[in-house]
Amino acid sequence: MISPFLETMRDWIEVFMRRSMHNFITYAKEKNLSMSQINALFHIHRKNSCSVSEISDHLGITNAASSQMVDRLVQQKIIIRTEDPNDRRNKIIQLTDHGHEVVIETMHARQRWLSDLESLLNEKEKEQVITTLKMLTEKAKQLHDPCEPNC
Amino acid sequence: MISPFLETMRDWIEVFMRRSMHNFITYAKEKNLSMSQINALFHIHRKNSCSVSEISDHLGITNAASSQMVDRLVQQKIIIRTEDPNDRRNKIIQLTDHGHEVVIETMHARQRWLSDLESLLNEKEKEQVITTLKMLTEKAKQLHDPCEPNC
DNA sequence: GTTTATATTTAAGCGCGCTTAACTATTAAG
DNA sequence: CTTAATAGTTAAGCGCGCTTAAATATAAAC
Repeated sequence: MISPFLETMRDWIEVFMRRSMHNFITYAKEKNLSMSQINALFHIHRKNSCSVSEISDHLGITNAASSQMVDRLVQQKIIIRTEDPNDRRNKIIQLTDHGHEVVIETMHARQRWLSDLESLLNEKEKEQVITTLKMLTEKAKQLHDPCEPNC
Repeated sequence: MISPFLETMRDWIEVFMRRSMHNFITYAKEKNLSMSQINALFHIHRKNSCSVSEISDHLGITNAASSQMVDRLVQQKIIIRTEDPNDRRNKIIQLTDHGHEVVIETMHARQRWLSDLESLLNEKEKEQVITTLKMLTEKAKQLHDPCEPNC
């Protein structure tokens, strides 16, 4: 037996993911970015700056692999890699301005279909959606992070 | 200026996608499946059966690439490829039983955090979510398909 | 029945994403 | 101060995901 709540959420996720992912993937391909790369970029964006091994933890790959990925993203001028003055073993990885643009645009690509959805709703329905999703977002933020502290 | 509706949806998508994608990607990696492969499998699942060129259209890649991908998925016994008796140029691609399991489990992986979310809600809130999301899912289904007819 | 269009496959080739193993540089611990 | 731990890089190697170009097989059109 599955709860009515979960059942509703599952249906919602299915239509929702299919639409969001389609734009997302299309845009990523245009920009020649792999899922791993996007995933890393989003992580850096969220943390503002991070280390090589943090990327390894987040993606579940070896340090060697992240180091190589970082190489390629640096070459593409999407991120910059500097030395941590406090511990010179660490590298500090951050998005460039261009990198920020890429992340933001990727997010927007994911959300492009939402204005079409909005146009199907009347004012009362919109209000209802706003109230409910705000509540749900708040609750979701209270959950433990999907993989903390470093991942 | 962005509407309050879109703003709420964006916030929601951000927390929501991050959690759903994390489980999703982790599971895919465990099963040694790439995003392209998952994408193709979901398409076959949704359509029940499809052709090689339909996969090309859906993923935005060449027929040569899909053909090779189909090869590998057939080898892994996740899909089967048979000849269309009505037009022997076509191949009919379908999920095996094992392939169905993989798709279903991947979907479930994506939804694993939802029971945690449910436990943070009281009965009234759950009701509210169910009503709103059912409405929203219905509306979303009315939208033109992200890429029809073949993709 | 020959030509043309459609659906798929094969082969060669490139770059990415990953691994393991070996190495360098820096910091922490005894 | 030597030893051990930590952070990152480099090199070799494998398979995937993609491409273009050429080939094969079937069906449709004239």
